[in-house]
Amino acid sequence: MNESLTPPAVTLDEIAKAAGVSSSTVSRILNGTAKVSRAKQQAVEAVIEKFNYRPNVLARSLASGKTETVGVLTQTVASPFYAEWLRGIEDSLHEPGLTPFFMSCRWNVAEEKSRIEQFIARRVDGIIVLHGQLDEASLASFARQTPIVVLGRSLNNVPGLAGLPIDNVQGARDMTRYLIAQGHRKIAFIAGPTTHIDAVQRLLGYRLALEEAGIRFSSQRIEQGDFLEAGGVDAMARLLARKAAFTAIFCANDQTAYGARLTLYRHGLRVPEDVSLVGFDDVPTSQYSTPPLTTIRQPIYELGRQAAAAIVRLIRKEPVTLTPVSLDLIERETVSAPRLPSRSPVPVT
Amino acid sequence: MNESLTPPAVTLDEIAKAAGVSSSTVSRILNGTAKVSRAKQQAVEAVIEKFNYRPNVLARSLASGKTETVGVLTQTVASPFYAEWLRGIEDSLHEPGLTPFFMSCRWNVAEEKSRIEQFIARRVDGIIVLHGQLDEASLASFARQTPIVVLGRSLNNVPGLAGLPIDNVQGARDMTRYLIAQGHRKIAFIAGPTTHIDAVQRLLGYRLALEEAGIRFSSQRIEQGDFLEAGGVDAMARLLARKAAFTAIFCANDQTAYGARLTLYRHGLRVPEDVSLVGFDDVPTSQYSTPPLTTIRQPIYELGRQAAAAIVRLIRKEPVTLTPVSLDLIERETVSAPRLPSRSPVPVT
DNA sequence: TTGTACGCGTTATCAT
DNA sequence: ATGATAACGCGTACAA
Repeated sequence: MNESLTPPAVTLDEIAKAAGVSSSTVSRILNGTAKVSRAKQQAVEAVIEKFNYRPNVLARSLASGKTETVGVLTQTVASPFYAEWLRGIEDSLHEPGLTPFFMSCRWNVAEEKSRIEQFIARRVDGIIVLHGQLDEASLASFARQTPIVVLGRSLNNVPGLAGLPIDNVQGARDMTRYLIAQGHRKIAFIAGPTTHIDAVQRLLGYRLALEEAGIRFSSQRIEQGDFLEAGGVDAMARLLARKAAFTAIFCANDQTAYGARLTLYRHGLRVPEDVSLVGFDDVPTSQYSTPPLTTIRQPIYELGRQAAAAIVRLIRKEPVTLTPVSLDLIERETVSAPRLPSRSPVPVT
Repeated sequence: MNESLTPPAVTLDEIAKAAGVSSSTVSRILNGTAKVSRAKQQAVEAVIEKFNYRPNVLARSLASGKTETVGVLTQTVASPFYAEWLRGIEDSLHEPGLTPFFMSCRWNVAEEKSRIEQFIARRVDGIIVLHGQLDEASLASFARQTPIVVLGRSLNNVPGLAGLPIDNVQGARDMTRYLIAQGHRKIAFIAGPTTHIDAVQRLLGYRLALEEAGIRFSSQRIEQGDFLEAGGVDAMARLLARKAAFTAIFCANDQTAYGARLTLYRHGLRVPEDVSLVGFDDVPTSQYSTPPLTTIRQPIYELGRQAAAAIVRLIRKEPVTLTPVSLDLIERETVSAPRLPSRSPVPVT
């Protein structure tokens, strides 16, 4: 190819020389740190333009001791859910002049820890963790080096560490109550991974609502999913295979609901005419699924903004008080009154 | 709160002192640059452990002149499409020890340029641009400072710059041929943004296939979408409102197809019994939509890996030859033979 | 094998 | 207002 690649970048010193001023003057012009005569100002700016000079961020950070960045740790990047969070974070970090630094750890605790260490090694000003399975002690320990905000978890009040919990129990309870109010009493539930706190809480909310309505909780109507479409497909198939009786299905998240929906379709069961189906999360595509999915809406984008605002306050050493976010039920088109009360739908195949 | 936040981080020098060796020895142990006696080795490692020391990446990069990072520029982050690309890139960059640095520019050319400059200011070793609207001259100019790989575009052979084109024309042509082979002759097309090269190419492929089959291209069957669900909803509604005659609908991407599907549903039209529907991209959720969508598969994840491999070679100043990627048709369940040949479906409302 | 000293590109603290 | 000069934390010739 060509050997003239990546010529040594122009430095501040070279600009200073070319403009006939000291390097401090150039630095001052760059940062507006102090008054500089208009003459020199313009001379320097001309040279900068000519050489197409861009300050080296690394050197700048090393000297100033601040990086103006915040590390954002996601579990996965391949999820509509996380994408919305990131958008909120990015938007909200833009105004305070902070640059987000995204990394993902694929639901792997060891990697989660290693990523956080990488962030710290990069001297980020703060860290936002989305979900996260790291134990609270470790988090608190890391937080002594850099402020951390954890989205989706409730955390004890430690300096430099804040958790923004999401009230999954309330959301799941509301949804279950809603189904009951529509006349359903046999409500199946496709759960998420038992290792996932959100999944556990949603199952709990479902159970609580049943009990308060005097409906017996039956493990016969519970199936295990994995928060992904594939898990929904399989769980739904198992539910049908064992001829569980239900008139509605509550899925632990929207992706699970999509999977369940496909299996129902394969069995010739219509939604919502034959069976009602609901999800949880309200990912962006849920309003466009066919039919549009009734679900519990997490204000994902807004949560991202809140997390960003919180980390900014933490960085500025201002107090933060995060209140649990409540979730709203979004009524769309996958629920109707039970077709045949107290009779299970008959699988076609 | 508490004032003991972010205590000044431990430095290499302090480790050296505490271990009773020179700083260079610590550095050598950290990087394995030279042989060090086992005694000192262990002493230093003990101290590092004790102080929980983590080298400052900034200082390290500044001194070594290399950052071991690559900037990844996406147009948006809120898309299943980009998520898969990122996953491929991340996975593939992991092994060479490079850290990706994600930023998005929201389809804004000015921001795209500014982001690239930020990457360069951060002295990334290389840049991967996903799509990108920046003109080739600017890209070539940037490439003189840092190698760049652009995914989804064909680029002239400039040193340090490589484009990985995607054959959208072929993909769209194949899909159209497939529909024709199933007996369809009145095929509607919901296009993407005319500013988007991919969208233009897909429309072209559709047109070429029609012409080679001796079918008249009719603008009556073309509607404008926006590559998002909302655009698909509206475009489909317009198509129906104007009573355009068609037995199949080819959408410029999967998201558009989801929107169109919803409008069809609202009008009581079944897919594929009443009308066939196909998309383009094969985003991860397409195999789980109801019914699963017939579409053109882009090997998105694999493309991400290829881009990463390419930038690695570019960084190492090795030659790269990128060949256009061909796209495969994924036959699923949204296409059937036309129900009423040469008669348009009758909208219910 | 180990230590000294300098350089990386910038900011910040002094004088002037 | 401006300019030397010392950090910032680390890598690395060079010397020992």
